[in-house]
Amino acid sequence: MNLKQLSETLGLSQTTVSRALGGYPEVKASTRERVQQAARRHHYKPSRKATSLATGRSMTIGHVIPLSRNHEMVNPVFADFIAGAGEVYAQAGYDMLVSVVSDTDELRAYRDLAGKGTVDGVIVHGPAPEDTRIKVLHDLGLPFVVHGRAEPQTLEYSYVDINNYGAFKTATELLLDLGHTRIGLLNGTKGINYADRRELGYIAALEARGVHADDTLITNNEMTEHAGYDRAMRLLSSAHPPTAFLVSSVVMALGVHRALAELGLKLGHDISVVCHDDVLSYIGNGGETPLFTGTRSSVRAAG
Amino acid sequence: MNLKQLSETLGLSQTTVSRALGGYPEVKASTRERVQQAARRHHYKPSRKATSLATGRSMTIGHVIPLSRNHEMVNPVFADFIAGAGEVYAQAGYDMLVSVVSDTDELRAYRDLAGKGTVDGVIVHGPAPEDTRIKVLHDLGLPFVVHGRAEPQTLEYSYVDINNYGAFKTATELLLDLGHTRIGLLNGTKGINYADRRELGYIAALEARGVHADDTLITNNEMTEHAGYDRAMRLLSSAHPPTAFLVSSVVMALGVHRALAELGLKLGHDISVVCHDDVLSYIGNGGETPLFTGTRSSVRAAG
DNA sequence: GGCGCATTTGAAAGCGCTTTGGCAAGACCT
DNA sequence: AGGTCTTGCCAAAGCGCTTTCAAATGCGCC
Repeated sequence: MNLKQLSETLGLSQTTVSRALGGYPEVKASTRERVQQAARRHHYKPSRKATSLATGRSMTIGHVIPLSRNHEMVNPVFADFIAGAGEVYAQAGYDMLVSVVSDTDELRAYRDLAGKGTVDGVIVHGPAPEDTRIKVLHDLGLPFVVHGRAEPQTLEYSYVDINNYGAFKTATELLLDLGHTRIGLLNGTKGINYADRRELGYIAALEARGVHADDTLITNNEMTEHAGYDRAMRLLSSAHPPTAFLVSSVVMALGVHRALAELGLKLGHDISVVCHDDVLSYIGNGGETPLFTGTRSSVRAAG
Repeated sequence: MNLKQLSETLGLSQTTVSRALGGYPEVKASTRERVQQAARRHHYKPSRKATSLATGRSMTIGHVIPLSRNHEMVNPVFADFIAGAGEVYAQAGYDMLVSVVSDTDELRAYRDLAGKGTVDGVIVHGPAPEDTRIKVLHDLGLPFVVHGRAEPQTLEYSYVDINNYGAFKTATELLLDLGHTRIGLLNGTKGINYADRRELGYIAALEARGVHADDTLITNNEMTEHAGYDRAMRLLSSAHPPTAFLVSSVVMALGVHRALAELGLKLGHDISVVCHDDVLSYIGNGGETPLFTGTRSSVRAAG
């Protein structure tokens, strides 16, 4: 059943039917009611193809997910983000177009999408500093939102990111409230946007309380279990050890946990540990008995 | 740049340009060449909206992925399947539309897709016996392919599935060749399509060699580590224990492994273990040193 | 020279919708 | 009564393609 047929069975013009269903004000309430009922009865759904051709809007958002050629797998963050985004799209009447491309073809994928006009906009995942995609999308005039932040970046762009600064400031304040003044920060690699922001939050909290931010208490590493173990060990066996840890990843915190066990220190008693991580469906500090006090952010919710 | 503009700059009609690019034979070779060059130079890409409205084909395949309300997460099988399918679509010039819906809304999602005409067909994931989706899609006239098999099922349908029967027949034959005659089958729950097919393959191989299929050697359970451990323990401590195991899942095989270790049996020496599983990006028997002899099937490749 | 045929191009209709610009009928005012 | 507004509806154009049908051109042949 298409618009023409529906309007004929109703004895109305296509214009009126379209307006009635589109919620425009120039139709009489009784007419609208009649149209809506007929539409429901005949399972009428406007054709997306035609609607989007006429309006110019495709009501579709694109997600380009790159497949790295070396370890052929999809980043689990995508699955979670897409699940979250998908729910919102569905509710807003949008569709989600997913392009899986080899990571070398990502830019071409955006050009194609823009050219074919299949999407109204795209989401950019996992931004790098000076991300080239931002420039390309900008030039193409294809609207986009970045999940995460790319810095430095000369162009303006919209992004969704968690408050890394705030989370670590709050966490630090919590530890300060508990009486800690020597807090070890086990952070990710320097230069990564979120790691830097986290450090800033940590320092800001300390300074606000007049606590000196001791550089030797700040470590930057890949966020692996081993790094967590190693750094915790070193800091704890130093002359002036920390009494608490603030950790940038659950996996890393597990390493800390191992170090504490080895040294015979009791978590939450001899020493405090707060950690932060994304919440993914698969991994996490969740479950029945969380291991650590934590701040967390849901990738799903970001979607 | 759209078709009209392009044809005007070329001094040709839209018809000719469209034909030249579409590969139709009625255009002179030199004209075609000229058109193609101009198209490339101006980055002309036919608008998907317009093309699909004109042809009736949307060049898009839909994937409906249900989100179970209780444990809010996406089945990792989807991610792998979609990654595989996505690559093929990209190559064939198709787009992939993903609808994330709560599992209770799945049927409505199909009706919507069919009504709006956004997709030419859909993939049905994780079929159940007597799956209602098959009936609904059939009635809607929306083409579909099922990943897996739904049986019993009165309607005809297309599917992609692995050869469960063949894999287990081959694996059993391998063990027979190694001289084993008492082979324990640690299978999934009875009634699940693939579990039943696997058992049939196992039995067929035994019978072909005139080996009696001992019912006590066949177990059906949820495919957990614990079930693997438990069943292996029981079978091995019976009066007439098996000398080999054929296991239906890697996770289950890990349980078997634990049982063997506990009993002091050496894998591949005192006893043989062959297991089967899907290959996913995240889990598996892969890695540097595979634990078991195995048959495997890639969900990605199925996509 | 004229006919038939193959080759190459074009005009225009149509896909199913939205939206502009009118138009008729009634409401309201002077 | 005559004018101006509103209200409620419609005809038709337009979105950017494909495809049908028709026409123009060039060629070989009698």
